[in-house]
Amino acid sequence: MPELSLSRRSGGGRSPTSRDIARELDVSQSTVSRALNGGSVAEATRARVIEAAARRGYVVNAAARELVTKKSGLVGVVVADITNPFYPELVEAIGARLAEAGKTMLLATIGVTDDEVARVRLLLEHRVDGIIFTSTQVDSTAIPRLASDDFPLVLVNREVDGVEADAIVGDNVAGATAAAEYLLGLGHRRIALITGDARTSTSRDREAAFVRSLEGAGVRLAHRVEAGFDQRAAFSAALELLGGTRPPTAVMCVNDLIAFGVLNAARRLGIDVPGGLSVVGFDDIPMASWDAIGLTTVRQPISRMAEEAVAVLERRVADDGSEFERHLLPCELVVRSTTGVPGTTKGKV
Amino acid sequence: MPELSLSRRSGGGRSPTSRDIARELDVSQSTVSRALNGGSVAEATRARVIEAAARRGYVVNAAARELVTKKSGLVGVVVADITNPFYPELVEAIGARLAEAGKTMLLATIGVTDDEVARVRLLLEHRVDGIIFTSTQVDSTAIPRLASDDFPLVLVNREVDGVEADAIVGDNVAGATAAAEYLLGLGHRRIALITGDARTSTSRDREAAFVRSLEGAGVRLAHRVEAGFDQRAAFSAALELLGGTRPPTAVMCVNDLIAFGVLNAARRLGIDVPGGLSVVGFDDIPMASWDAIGLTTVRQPISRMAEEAVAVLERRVADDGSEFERHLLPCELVVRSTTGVPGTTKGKV
DNA sequence: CTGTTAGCGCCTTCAC
DNA sequence: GTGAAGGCGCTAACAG
Repeated sequence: MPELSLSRRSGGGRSPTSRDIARELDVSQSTVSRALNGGSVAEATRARVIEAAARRGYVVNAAARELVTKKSGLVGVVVADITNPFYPELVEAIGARLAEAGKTMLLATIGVTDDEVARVRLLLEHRVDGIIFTSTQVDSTAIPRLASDDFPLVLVNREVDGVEADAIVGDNVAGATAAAEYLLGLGHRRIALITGDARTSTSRDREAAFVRSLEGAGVRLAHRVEAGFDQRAAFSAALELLGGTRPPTAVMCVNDLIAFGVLNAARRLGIDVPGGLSVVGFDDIPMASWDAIGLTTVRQPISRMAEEAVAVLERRVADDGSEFERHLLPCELVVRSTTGVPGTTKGKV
Repeated sequence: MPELSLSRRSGGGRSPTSRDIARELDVSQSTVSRALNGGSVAEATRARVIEAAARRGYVVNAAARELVTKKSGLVGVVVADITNPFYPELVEAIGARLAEAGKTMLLATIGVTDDEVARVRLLLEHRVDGIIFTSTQVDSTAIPRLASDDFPLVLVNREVDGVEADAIVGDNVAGATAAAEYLLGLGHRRIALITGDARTSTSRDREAAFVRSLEGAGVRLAHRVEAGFDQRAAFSAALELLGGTRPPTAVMCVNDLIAFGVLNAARRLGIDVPGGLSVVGFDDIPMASWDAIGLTTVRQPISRMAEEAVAVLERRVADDGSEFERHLLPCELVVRSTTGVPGTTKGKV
């Protein structure tokens, strides 16, 4: 049964329409439509329609359907930093949930050099039922406009300045606090923080909570470096930091990719981890748990994020007026082998 | 200028149509259409239309346009293994090229448990102009059907059994051969190969070429392990392989993720790399070049792949009848620090 | 240059 | 249970 077939020449032409199959069966086009969509039709008729549709490779035209129903079944998903393995995971999970909900994901990757507004506009042209934004900067220009128009959107793992919208976020505060307390408990006092892009709510929130937590214990941050969100930038920043005078005994990183950069720098400098340096990340991307890495990090509940994002969006699409939901998902500190008591050089090298 | 605005209640209702703005300006709807699409219109009129459209937040309805033009501007991109960092890179690159070409990417991630046919069908419902398949298995069921219907599709980094279609592939044969010769030249004679999923053309081709190359030098493969495509499976497979009797002095891996698994296993087992074991990967994903890893691997030209995939697809969409194109892109061996002369234990530990 | 006229493929009343 | 008719928003001739 060729359920797939958008022949261009086979079968003599364009892909068949519901009218085509109606003609063949000598029924009306609306009967075909009903038969295929679960309307009330005699079972015998329905069977014939379904058979013919399958045989001819009929596939409904989403555009035509949308024109009348005003629902595209499309959901826009916006990702900025797809280079960070956290996002593919998240996108994958969102796509899966969306598919379960019978929706299709229209993905827009918006790099730093891309025109955010233009990309979002494309999504809008396709009349996406809503948009899920991940990894967006706090100063996004498209989001506030959309929000002020009551367009259904949900922010995942991000918040945007001055925007009221549904949001699904990991508990960055609790996560960063746990990391700080853990480091403090280990005895670290000379602690550095490497942040990512400051225009990002995750980086900001994690930093604030971390710093606050240290200060609560009377410890001041020894160093603060802003390194962007990728491994490369973090690597060179860490090289400088760790090679300087009075280097820290522990480094907190605002995400795992940055932590890897620090680990690489330590390796290059011959610094033993965790004997000479403890490193903590954030996200718990797959690599973090690899044997040769074993990064201590704060785990974000990716699949729950995806699940809730889709659920909330569906609710928002269905009901315009309800209160905005803000879901704070628990993050958990996962202790592995990049952290230890300062000054020990048992090391694992 | 609110170029973005699909208000649901602001402005009192649904998003404006071209007819709405025509009424406001007291011109015909077709004039609006022409003004916005570069048709021949008096400059003064065009200016007024553009102003009004921007002010009202008009966004064309892609579905309506598609219905008449029969072009959706959508291109389907299918990815199976988005967990392998190679694919996000590729997808990102493809998305960027597509955007340049004025097209939008409709991404379908098809996991092992997903119904491939159903997912592709969704793409078809949205009348994608064509589909770019990456990381598909040789026994795909959807692809042959599509191909036999002359549906525009291009295979990237994969080929499918018995299917005639445009394809963009790295030169797996040359790459694997270069790796084999390099290892042989270093003096390795007890060499293992870890493959991924056998149903995948890349794995198959790389294996065949590697083995042939060894045999050309009178060397038989010491071990052959099939481990699936992810780090985890490779890790346990490598643990067994390296812990066994007469372990190899070198391991060729069919992709980088597998190589990382081997590296992790070696680390766990206390085997020095490259002193006690040489490891070679394939793909050259970003992590491979990280300082602490320094994986010797065969580089695939990701951005060229993306570029050509989009170019070929465009050609195919425009012209049905032309010969299928098959582009073989050069792959280059990148020597880093996981390979060396066997038996040395200078190591880098 | 600009307005009028046809649909594109489908869903949805409304009659029968 | 089924058919006829209308129209979603837009582009593309075709006249003026």
